[in-house]
Amino acid sequence: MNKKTPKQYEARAKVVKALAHPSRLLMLDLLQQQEMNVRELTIEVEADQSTVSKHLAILKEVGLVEVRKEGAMSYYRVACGCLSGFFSCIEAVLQSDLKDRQESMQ
Amino acid sequence: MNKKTPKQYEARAKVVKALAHPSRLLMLDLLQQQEMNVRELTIEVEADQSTVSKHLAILKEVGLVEVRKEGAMSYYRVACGCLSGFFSCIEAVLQSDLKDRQESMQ
DNA sequence: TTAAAATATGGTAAAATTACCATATTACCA
DNA sequence: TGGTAATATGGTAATTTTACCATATTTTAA
Repeated sequence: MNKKTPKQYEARAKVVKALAHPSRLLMLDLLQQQEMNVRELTIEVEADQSTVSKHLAILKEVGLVEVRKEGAMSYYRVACGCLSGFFSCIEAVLQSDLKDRQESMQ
Repeated sequence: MNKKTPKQYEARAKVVKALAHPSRLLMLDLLQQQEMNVRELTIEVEADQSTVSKHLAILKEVGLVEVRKEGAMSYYRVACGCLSGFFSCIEAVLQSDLKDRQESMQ
């Protein structure tokens, strides 16, 4: 087991931070199914266009999504194949924690 | 593909937020190998004991770690088996993003 | 060339996160 | 009982994050 440096944990944390917002999780969920442009995502997220654009910049900055320009439009897509496993883990934590809470109420 | 509610994304985000800090990532890394008490973790993290205690409370709140009391000491351990897959994904994002940046410099 | 559509970005106020200090609480031991 | 060790928690200042408005930039169409 190799010892990691603080820098490495900071790099990891930066990626995790990019994932740590409800709207960005929703966008990634949508983008996993198909690429979408900013206008389409803005409708789904129900926030200001500038807000969605900034969320996308955060995801792009850490390499979670990629862009393809088509005319005036920007089509975004997920850039890594491991996200579904990622979400499964989060979901598992939520489920087991729910179970724990139910058991502790008996 | 089931449509998810805003509440569900908020619940997910809460778990991801708990993961989104360098010190907490380090602690989870350590706790994956063996359970540790607060004093031991405090030494590793190199922060105030109260700071570490609060980090642990955040991880516990969302069900990522569990505690076992032994006298005056609290031994913490990881509460889900999927974390290594989680970290592999983060690591993959970091690696591919690094590669992208290198390629774009050519 | 103007106008409109699509996206990105600067600015800013509000909210959330973070770290440390001080201190409370609990357990153990002399 | 008094003292110490281990942990948790309240308070607070500093930092970070967030959302929206206003506006800049780019592209397409009239």
